[in-house]
Amino acid sequence: MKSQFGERVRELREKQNLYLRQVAPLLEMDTAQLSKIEKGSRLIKREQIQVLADILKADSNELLVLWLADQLYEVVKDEDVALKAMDAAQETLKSNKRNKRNK
Amino acid sequence: MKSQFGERVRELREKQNLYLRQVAPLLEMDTAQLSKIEKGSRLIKREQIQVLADILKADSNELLVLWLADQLYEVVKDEDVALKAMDAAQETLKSNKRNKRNK
DNA sequence: TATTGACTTGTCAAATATTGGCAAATATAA
DNA sequence: TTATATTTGCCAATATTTGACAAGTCAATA
Repeated sequence: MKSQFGERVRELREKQNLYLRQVAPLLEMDTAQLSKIEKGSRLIKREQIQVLADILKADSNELLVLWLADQLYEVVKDEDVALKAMDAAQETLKSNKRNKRNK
Repeated sequence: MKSQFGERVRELREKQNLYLRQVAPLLEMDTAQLSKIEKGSRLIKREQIQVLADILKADSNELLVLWLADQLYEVVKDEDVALKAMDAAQETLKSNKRNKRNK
């Protein structure tokens, strides 16, 4: 339920002195939805991250990383083997990257 | 679509000389479903992993790790920042574990 | 203490996604 | 061809997520 993405967005929004009511319409949602996003009970859409980053004058890659990390965490959070699973996935990513690099 | 879990299951099933038709009913599914699971186009349910491990005389934790890793991979596979996101999630996991250990 | 503004929460129907089951297609061997 | 194993496509049933709205809390202040 708690989300690093949401916490960071709130931080950035407050730094810009913006209200939910001001930001939400720019994302074509109501304040209730944006509030839930900041609280971590809803996911923002991937394409909206860039829009939000622009509004908050923030780095969209930073937000994207947090948004993805929240979802990764969600998959394994209750698992004893969470770290092992992460290692395995990381291995796969790395080896796929190697293959991609060599076309 | 390709899945480490599925590939490993197939490997184990063949090592035990079992047909889909023999294994599927033990998991209360039809062969088509199990085939899809091995091919990575469907997810097995978490509780079924233990059952499957018993049938295949395999380590259920090994299978669980692969099953989770597939899902983690799915989240970030098309992302440039995949590895960064994994690192961030890993950090969260580790720090939560620290907090849990100290209650 | 009444009002206002910002945010939060609950609910629920609509939109999406996932699953289960069947039938037909494919593959391989005899 | 026939038989057996596996794969694929489809679709209805089920489950999950989303969007929208109303009502709620909370804090500041008139």
